[in-house]
Amino acid sequence: MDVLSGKWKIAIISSICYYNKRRFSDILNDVVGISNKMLSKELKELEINQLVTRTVLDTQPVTVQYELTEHGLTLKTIINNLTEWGIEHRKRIMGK
Amino acid sequence: MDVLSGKWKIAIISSICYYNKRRFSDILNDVVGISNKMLSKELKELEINQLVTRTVLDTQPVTVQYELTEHGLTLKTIINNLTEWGIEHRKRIMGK
DNA sequence: CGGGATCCCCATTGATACTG
DNA sequence: CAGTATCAATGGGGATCCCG
Repeated sequence: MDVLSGKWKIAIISSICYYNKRRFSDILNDVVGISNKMLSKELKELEINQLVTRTVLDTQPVTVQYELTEHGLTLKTIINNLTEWGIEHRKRIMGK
Repeated sequence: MDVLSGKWKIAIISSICYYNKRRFSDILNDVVGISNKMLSKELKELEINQLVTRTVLDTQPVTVQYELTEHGLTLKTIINNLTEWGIEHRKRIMGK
């Protein structure tokens, strides 16, 4: 669970996963409420855990692209399962 | 993820799951490092989320038994998946 | 644009003691 | 035994400013 710790990791992974490749500021928009500091920090951790790769594009101004590694992609199934379970759980708990 | 939040939920569920039924103080021993306050709090949350049931046994002194609900058992698969992934991940990250 | 550095708050947790 | 009550510490995360 350590790997997924922090409030945003799953949302960040989901964002990158959905778009395949994603720029820093795009993720910043996808993940509502996150600050750039947090995004930076969480991405760094994901990179250390070899779940995402960071690519600096030589544009003006600088652009940085993130994408999931193969290893990161293996998390997709797990996250999907968690998501499904969460949806079912919500139905059960919230009533309707 | 909210349902699994807190440092101990997964360990607690695992403990109850492994023994099927489990008393408060037994869980306290299983989950190394947890305090009774935390255990009490986490169990309460799990109960609210209908993942465990609490049964007070009429013994002297009082004994309280916890067990997973059917709904709680559906988490077992997920947790197992997470565990497997974690093991694989550790191999990959730590080297050997 | 992408992120590092700082400051600060408050929620989570730990330690300890107490109760039915 | 199975909690509850109280206090104190810690660190995750928000806000803001700065830099290449």
